[in-house]
Parts: sequence; C-alpha cells; structure tokens
Amino acid sequence: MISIELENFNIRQIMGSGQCFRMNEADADCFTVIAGKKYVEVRQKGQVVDFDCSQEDFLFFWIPYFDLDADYNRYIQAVNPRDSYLCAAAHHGQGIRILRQDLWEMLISFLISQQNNIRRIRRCIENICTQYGERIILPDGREYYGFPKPLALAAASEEDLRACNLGYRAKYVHQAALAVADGQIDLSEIRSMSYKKAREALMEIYGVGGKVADCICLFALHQLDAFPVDTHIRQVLDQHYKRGFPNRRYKGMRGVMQQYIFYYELTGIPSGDK
DNA sequence: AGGCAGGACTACA
DNA sequence: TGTAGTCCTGCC
Repeated sequence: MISIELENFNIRQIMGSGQCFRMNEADADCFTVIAGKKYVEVRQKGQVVDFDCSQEDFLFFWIPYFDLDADYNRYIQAVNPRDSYLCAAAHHGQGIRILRQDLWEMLISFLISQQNNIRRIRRCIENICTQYGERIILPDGREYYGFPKPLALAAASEEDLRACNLGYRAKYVHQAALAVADGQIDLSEIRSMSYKKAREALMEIYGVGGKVADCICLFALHQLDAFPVDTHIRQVLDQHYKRGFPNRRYKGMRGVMQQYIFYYELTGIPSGDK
C-alpha cells in the first residue's frame, strides 16, 4: 500500500473525464482501475491518495500511468486569465490527469466509442473482456478479466462481436483486430511516430477518423497537442471560440485544455444553462 | 415516440 | 472538398 499527498489529482475527475473505460467506483471513495494485467484500488481523501499495489508497480507502472510526476499547475497557470470560460473549466477540472493507457486498448475502445454513450461503451468493453480477455485471480481470490490481446480478439467473428453489443462498430473492431494480429498494422511503430505521423497512420485504420485518432494520440501516446473535437467540443468552439481555439498559446498542452473543457461541459454546467 | 449519444463510412456532386 | 444518408442500441 502506497500513501502519498498529491496536488492536482482527483481520481473521481479522472474517471469522469471519459478517457478511461475500465475504471469503476467500488464505493464512495474507492476506485478500481484495470490496465493490461495490472489492477489497483485507489482511495482518496483530500490530497491524500492511497494506491493499493506493490512499491514496484507504483513506481514503474502507476506513476507514469497517472502522469503523477508532471506539474499540472503549469497547465492551469498557462490559461489566459482573460478567458473566463477556460479559467472556469480549468478550475473545475483541476484534478484531471492525462493518463498513459495502452495503445491497443485505446484503439479498440475508441472505435467502440463512436456515436455511443459512456455507459454502453463500458458495457461493450466489459463484454469483450469477459469473452476474450485473460481471467486473472487476485491474491484475495477475486477475479477480473484483462483486455483481450489482438490474437484473441481476431479469433472472434464480426457476428461474435455484435453479440457483445458492439452494433455496427463490430466490423471496425473485427478488421482492426485482424490487421494488428497479422502484423499489417504495427502498433510499436506507431508508438514511435510524431503526433502528425501517428495521427495519419491511425486514420488509415478502417473506422478511425480524426476524432478517434486524436483520442488515441492523447490517451495512449500522450501527445498533449492532440485536441479531439467531438460534438460537445464543437459546440464550445462555435460558442466561445468563434475566431478559433488559441492553438498557438496552448501549444504542447492543447489536449489538457480539451479535457478541462470536456469535463466542464459534462459535469460543470447546470443543465438548461447553455 | 423520436431524436440523439464523445463518428466514420460510402456515395455522390 | 463538401455534404447527405446510413449504421446498432438504449436512454431521455
């Protein structure tokens, strides 16, 4: 068990920011996170955060995963004080972190995310995990399922995937799994590319457009310049940034700003006040 | 009860 | 290069 004090870290906000679909609220202040074969329980009271895992996993996996060694005050202070909207958004979501999630998992997760709502996305992913993922038993006897490997998912037919409730996205996931499994798509190659190149390479995958590619770049490749524009962000840009989002000013942290805006739109604005 | 949810594809012009 | 029509499902 690791217990540390953290600024600008709020596990509830990270979960609510919609970048991770395998995080769950076990009870009032206990969150469970599954990433690859790793599993952790996170409890937070104020700035004190407990990670229920080994020292080694914390140092070498969860610190990079949660981006704990980055200074998010730097991002918040970079916000233009005359931009009252972004100030409010950043203040509201000041505990958000940009996670470093697995590239393969993000590819499949955000293929499923299109034209879909978060609750169903979670269900779809749990379905493919329990169907095709590796079962893992914790020391205390509880079990969970890892994210299915490319080979395991490639073994599923499009119909099998539809049975997991993916709908028309089944054919996207099916083809992506086949392409990755047989080496037609080399994820480790994409991992080493620049943002621009990685975005282009991802968009060559059937079912991956600009928005999904940017989500993958931001949440898996930690390309903080990626700025996924979905319908919510589109509305904000039209409403608050008619002259365009100040990309120059936020170079190198546009994705962080996107997350503040996204989370603010989802949770910070009383419904009917738009 | 019908539109829409964290889009992208295809088919057209 | 730009824009309609289409696609699964379920929630409001």
